[in-house]
Order: sequence, then C-alpha cells, then structure tokens
Amino acid sequence: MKDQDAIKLFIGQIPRNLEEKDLKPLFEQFGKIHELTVLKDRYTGMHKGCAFLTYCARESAIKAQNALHEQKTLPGMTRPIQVKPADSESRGEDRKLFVGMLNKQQTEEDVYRLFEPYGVIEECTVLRGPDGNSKGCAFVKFSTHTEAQSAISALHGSQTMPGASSSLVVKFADTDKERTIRRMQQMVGQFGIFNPAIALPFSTYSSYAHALMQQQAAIMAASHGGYLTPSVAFPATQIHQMGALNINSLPPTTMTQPITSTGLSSPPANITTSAVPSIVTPIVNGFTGIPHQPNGHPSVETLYTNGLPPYSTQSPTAADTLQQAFTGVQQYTAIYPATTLTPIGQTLPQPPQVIQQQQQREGPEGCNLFIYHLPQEFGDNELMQMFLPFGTVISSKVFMDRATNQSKCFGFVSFDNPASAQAAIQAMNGFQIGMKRLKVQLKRPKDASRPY
DNA sequence: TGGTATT
Repeated sequence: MKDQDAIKLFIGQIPRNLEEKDLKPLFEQFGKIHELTVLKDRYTGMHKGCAFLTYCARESAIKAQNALHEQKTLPGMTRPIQVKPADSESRGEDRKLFVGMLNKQQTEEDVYRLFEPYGVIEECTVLRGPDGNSKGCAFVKFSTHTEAQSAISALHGSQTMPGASSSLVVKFADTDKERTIRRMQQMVGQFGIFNPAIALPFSTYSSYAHALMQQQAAIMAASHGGYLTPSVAFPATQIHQMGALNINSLPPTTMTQPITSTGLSSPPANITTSAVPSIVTPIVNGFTGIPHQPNGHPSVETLYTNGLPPYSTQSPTAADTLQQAFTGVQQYTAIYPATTLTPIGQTLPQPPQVIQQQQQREGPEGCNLFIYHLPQEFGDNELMQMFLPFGTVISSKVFMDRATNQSKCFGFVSFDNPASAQAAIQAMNGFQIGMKRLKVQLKRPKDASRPY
C-alpha cells in the first residue's frame, strides 16, 4: 500500500476553506496519496490551516517537497505553503551517527568521503571547540536508518586514524534524553573536582576548603601513623558527608579486596561494611603497606624497623618517605591554621551551588604532575584523594590499558598552582606503597620528548 | 609522560 520508508509530510499555510478533497488535486500530481488529513481542533473541529500528507511512495513525498515547499502561496494566504517531513517523523536521531576517534586534522570533507559509500549523507559536521580545533569527533546524518546502520557495521572499529589513540568509533548519536543524562553526569563530574577557590569569595572558601583539608590531613595522619582509624577520626555523620562530596567514589569493596588479598590484615569491620567512601579504605590499608596490629595501634618503632623492604637501606627509606609525607601535610596545615575538627554539617557552608561549566583539565605550567608506580587498584579518584592534601586538584587521571581495562600504574594530577605541585612532589615522591615507591615529578611538557 | 569527545 505505501512504502516502508514513506515520509509523512506536514503541510502548512493552507487556506481554512480548503478541505481534503480540495487539496487532493494539488498533491496528486506527485504521486498516489496514501493519506491526507486536514488538522482540526480537537474540540471545536475548526480547520487549523495545516494537514498531514503521506504518499504511497517515498519518492512522491520528496518530489512534492522539492516542488512545493515555500514555492507557491495558496489563495488568501500571506506566506508560502510549507511541505516538509512532519515532526513525528524521525528527527534524525535514528539515522544520525556519532563518529569518534577521528584525527583532529580530518575535515568535514574527509568524514564525508569516509561515509559516502554507505548512503545519502544529509549532514556532516565535525565538532570543534571555540578555537575552531576539531574535537576529534563528528556527526553524520544519513537519509535512512538502514544506511546509518550499514555505516556502523562497516566502519566502527575498522581502522585507527593516524594520531588517534583508539580505533574509529561509529555509533548512533545520543538521543535528547541521553544527552540530558550525559550533561548531568558531566555536572556531577565537575562537582567531584569542584574548586571552591574559583567560585567562592575567599572568606567562604577558607572555611570550606579548610575543613576539607583538615579531613584529608586526618586521613593522611591516620594512614601514616596507623594511630587513627577513620571511624575514630571522624564521627559517622562526617564520613557520610565526605561520601557525599566524593561523588565519584567507587564502592568501598572495589578497593578492599585487592589490597587485603596481598596479605595485609583485614581492615576493621566498620570500614568495609559502612558507607565509607572508597578512599578511606585504600589509603588506610594500602598507603603504607604496613599491616595494622591486632589492636590497631602499631608502634612507631614497628613502622620504622619492620616495614622496610630489603632495598630500602639505599635511597629513601620508608621512614624518610613517611617523614616527607608528614612534612607535606604539615606544610598545608600551616597554610590553613588548625582548628578543632567538628562535624561538617556544623561548620561548613552548603556545598557550592555554582557549577563550573568549563571542563579545564590541564593545570597551568608547573602544576601538572606525572605519577608512576601507582597501585594497580588506584583509579582517578583514589589518585585525586592522595594528592588533595597538597592543594586544589583540578584533574586526576590514571591511565588504563584499553584492551584489558587495567591500570597502567601511572597517571597525572593537576593542581591549580605550582606551590601545591611542589609540595606534592616533596611529600610524595618516593613514597612507599606496598612494595613500590611512587615516582612523582612534574609532567614533561608535550614537546620535550626530543632534544631537537 | 593525557584527554572517549554528543551540534
């Protein structure tokens, strides 16, 4: 009766005295009409001045649109007739592709050539930043879903563009709903690395950041000395607050298993079973690699004499690195004078409502650190938590092997100022975690790999 | 020794 891929047309700017029978002759010249309906008001039955039209043949619709849309004005109307696919027709989302992992040099034309063999391309756009640089991805809209699907089958993962880090991605573009979800997730991500110093007046910042840093200091102290467990350091309400701030945290169990399985004693039950953010667990158990004593209070002597691997007599000892870390903590606590720890709910202003829209990732020069020999279990969030005591972390990234989804045990941390970066290097370079020592250096500038 | 990005 009608084509599978027939197009329902919206006809606008129709005089209200024309009914279906009057309109038919005008449209029949482009093909057999499957359905023609003048739109009427649901309650009054009044002619709304528009109609839906479906031809039996898809081609008829295209011909009619080309011949009539905005091409003539019906008697008594001031604007030309509208003939175009109805809103109910695909808005394009089922035939529009998102193309990722493009080379940043590839233009619309390059992308067009790539997709041309698979169908009629209605739209081809390379996404660009404000500076006009390609973001390495594009949208390609085909005329049909089938064409789009065939492009996916043929091109997705089929090749790796020169300079791209992974093979070509070809998939259906996000729907509006998915886009909304994505935006929300991005905002959550922003919130996770929120930098109060940028958005808040100093007075507000100082109390907010101060309390945050106090927590971090206590975590560091607890993990270094082993004197405090998180449950001792923070009332339960406060730990929940930390969890709330720490939106990107992995579930606690994620970190707990790998670390305890290395032979260290199990953490106190209240850590593994409560809603403590994951970072508390990995740091307490994994930071020093020093087992908790049964009473939870290892002596300093134990830490300094028993916790050393054989090679530790050369270059920094565990004691040295612990001392360094303490120094780092002390440095920042000196900047933010100590006050008594009190539950967050009582001292902190509400978490900032303003969310930075811009996702600036790399810090200024001298603010970006390269960290090597991370524990296998560390993710972005754990990395960030580890460096939060030294300042505002604007980004943290652990590199993952794409094939295995395993950490490559190195990553980057960016601060908002060089002093924080230096403090972090001082405190954390050589810091022992398990059997490994962290290497913490300024990240090499992009062009510094070659002497000339 | 970075960036998987959605008009």
